[in-house]
Amino acid sequence: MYHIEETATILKLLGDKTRLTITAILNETDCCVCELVDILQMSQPAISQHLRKLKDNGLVKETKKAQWVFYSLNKQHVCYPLIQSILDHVSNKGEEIDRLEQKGKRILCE
Amino acid sequence: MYHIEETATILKLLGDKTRLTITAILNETDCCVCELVDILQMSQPAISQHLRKLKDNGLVKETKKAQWVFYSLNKQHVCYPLIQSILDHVSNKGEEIDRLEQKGKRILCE
DNA sequence: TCATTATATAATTATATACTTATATAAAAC
DNA sequence: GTTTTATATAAGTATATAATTATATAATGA
Repeated sequence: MYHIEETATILKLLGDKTRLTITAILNETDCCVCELVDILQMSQPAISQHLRKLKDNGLVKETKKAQWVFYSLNKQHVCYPLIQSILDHVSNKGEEIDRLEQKGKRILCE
Repeated sequence: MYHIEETATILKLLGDKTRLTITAILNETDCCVCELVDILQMSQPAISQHLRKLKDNGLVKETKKAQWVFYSLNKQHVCYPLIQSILDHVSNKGEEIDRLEQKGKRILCE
């Protein structure tokens, strides 16, 4: 159970098409910034700024690997159960990642 | 299952503390504008404008009774299942209405 | 070492948002 | 009939938001 204020903050964050898509993607698999730029067809700074907001609120974590920064959904976040039950309603299950893979643009480390 | 865009629209609407509270209240019981003004301690135009946004998106319905306009949550809305599973996480179950009743300010028609 | 690639961030700008104040309308109460 | 109560809405204002452009940094690769 969350307080209204806490819930509103999460909903406001996810109430943006770009951030909601990023969150849905990261719920399926980790991604680096350039993959998200490719998928969402948006400028790199725009993506980085959205990721910043998600990170500032603790919703995503970042890991640096070689020249890439990989983002992952913070499934330990107190509000992750809320996020998950929202994403359960969204029909966006890894299609973009599949498409990226088919284009041979998926970045796999190690 | 909803599209990303549709979901983002709903989350943006509920991503405001005032509208989220209104929605949580209306999920429990119908309310007129002046009750919401009393509960939320905000100006009447501010409340009316939030209700307008919810109404414009089909989330609430209004019924005129005597001098009051009663708002109710539109539980037939395609996105109501999403809304309900969000509200399931919110610890805001009619406390404000109880307080209003104790103050003798609850407006009961018929 | 120099060019390239991946990323972050600052500055700017345009637009959206939420609130206030003022006003209009309609029903109820006196 | 005039006042009061409940509500909606328009206009104005302040702030927030999301994008672009420009720039900085750090790692990779030639």
